[in-house]
Amino acid sequence: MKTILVWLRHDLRLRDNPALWHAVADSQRVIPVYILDESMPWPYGGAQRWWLHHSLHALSESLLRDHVSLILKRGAAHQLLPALVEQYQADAVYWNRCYEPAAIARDTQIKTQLQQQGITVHSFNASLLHEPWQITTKSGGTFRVFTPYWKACCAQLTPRTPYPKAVCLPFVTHDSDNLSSWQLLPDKPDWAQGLRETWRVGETAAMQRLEHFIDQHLTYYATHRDIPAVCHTSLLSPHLHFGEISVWQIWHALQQVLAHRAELTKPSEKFLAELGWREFSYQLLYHFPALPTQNFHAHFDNFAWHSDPFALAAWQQGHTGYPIIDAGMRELWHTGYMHNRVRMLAASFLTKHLLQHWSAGARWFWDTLVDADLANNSASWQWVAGSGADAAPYFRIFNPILQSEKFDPDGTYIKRWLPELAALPSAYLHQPWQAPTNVLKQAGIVLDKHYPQPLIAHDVARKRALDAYARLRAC
DNA sequence: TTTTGAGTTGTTCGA
DNA sequence: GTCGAACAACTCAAA
Repeated sequence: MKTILVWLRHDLRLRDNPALWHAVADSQRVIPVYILDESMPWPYGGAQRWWLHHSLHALSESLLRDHVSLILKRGAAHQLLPALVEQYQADAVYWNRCYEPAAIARDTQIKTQLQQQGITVHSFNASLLHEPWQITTKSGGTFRVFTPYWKACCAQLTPRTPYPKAVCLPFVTHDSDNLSSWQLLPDKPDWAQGLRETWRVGETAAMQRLEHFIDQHLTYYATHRDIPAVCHTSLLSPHLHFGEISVWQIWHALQQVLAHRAELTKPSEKFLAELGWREFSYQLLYHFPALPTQNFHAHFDNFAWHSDPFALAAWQQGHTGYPIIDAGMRELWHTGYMHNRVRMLAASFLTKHLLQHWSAGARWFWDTLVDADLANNSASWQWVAGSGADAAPYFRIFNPILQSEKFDPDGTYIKRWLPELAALPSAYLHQPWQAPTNVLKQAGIVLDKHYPQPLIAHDVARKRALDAYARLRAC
C-alpha cells in the first residue's frame, strides 16, 4: 500500500489539481496537508489571512464529504513535512509549484532533503499557462515587453483539459491543528464585515463566479471593464491567487462558450490578455527575484522620492481630497478589493502626485487586498511608478479629475464609497472644492470638516512629478 | 551588426 | 467643443 502526502499551497481546490489528481492515481492513500509558515518572507496580510481561513475551511469541508481529513500544521515546512512523512510512512510527496523566490528556494531545499531520505517528490504546474522559464525571445532571452511576450505565449500555447475532481479514498485523522486556533480572522476589532458582505470564498464559489462572469459580464468586458460603478470585471483574482480555480479552467470555459458564441471572441481575447499580464508578471518575478523590493530599472534608484508619512496616511485612509482616489481606497479598506481602473489611479496618485515610493503603496496593498499576489503586485506597482518592465512613460500622469469624469461620469462609484458627498450634484462630485459655497452648503458639506481639501493641486503635482523625472533623466 | 518598428490603460495645448 | 500633435527618449525584439 502506497501513501502519498499532497502538500497544498496556492492550489486550494479539488478540480484541476494536478498534484492531487496524480497522487490519487498513483496510490491508495492520499494525505492532504496545508502548512502555515509565518516566518516566510511576505507573510499574508490581514485581508489574505481572512480569505485563507475561509478557503481552508471550504476545502476541508469538501474533503470531509469524501471522508478525508485535511491536515493543518503551523510552522516551518522543512521540519514539518519530513516529520509527517515519517509519521505516516509516506512513500512520496506531491505538490503544485509556487513561484515566489523564497518559495522556490524552500521547495528546492525540501525536495533535496526528502529525496535524500529515499522519498519520491513530484511537483506540477497548476497555476500558469506556461512555466515562467518556458517563454523566451528567439535569442533565448527574457521578454521585457508585454505584447511580444503574449504573442509568443499564444503561439506556443499547448492547451490542456482540466483534470477532473480528485476523489481521495477515505482517510481520517485527528492529527491536525484546529483552524480557528490559527487566529486568521480578525477579532478585536472585527473589521471583516465588508469582506463577508462582498465575498463567497472557496472552490465552489470560484466556479460560480466564473460561470456568472461568462453569463452576465463577458459581453460587456471589452467595452465596460473600466467603469468601476458597474464592474463587468471577473472578480476572480482572489480565487486565482489562492488557487481555488485555475487559469486552465478559465481558459477551457471560455473556449467552450466561444464554440457557439463567436461574438464573444473580442471580449474573451481582452480578458485572456489580462491573464496574460498575470503570466508576464510571474515570469518577471521568476527572472528578477528582487522585483518586490528593488527597481526593475536600476536607474530609478536615483529618483527623488519624498517620504511623507502624513501624505501616505491620507492616501491609505482615503482622505486625499480627490473623490475618485478616496472612493477606491475606501472600497479597498471595506471589501479587500479595488477595481482595476481605480487601482491604477490610486497607485499613480501615490507615486506621481504625492511622490511616495511605490513600495509603500505595494506594502499597503499587500496588507489590504484579498488578491494580493507577489508577482502581480510588484510588477504592477513598478509599472505605474515607471520603474518597471514595459513601464508607463513618465509623462503619462493620470489626471484624477479627468479620469473620474470619464469613467465614473455620474459619480455612482464615488457616492457609493463616499456617502458624505452623496448630496453633491454630479457636476461637482469629481472636484468638490470647485463647488460654489451655496452648493456645498445645500449639500451639507463643509470642506476640511466633512471632506478634505485636495492634498495637492493637480497641475502643481503634475509639474513637480515631471520635474522629478527630468532630474532623473539628467542623472 | 545594424536597422527598424513598436511599445496597456494619457494629458495638455493650441489651432 | 473638437481634433491632432507634442510630450522625450529609450529599450526591446526581430529582421
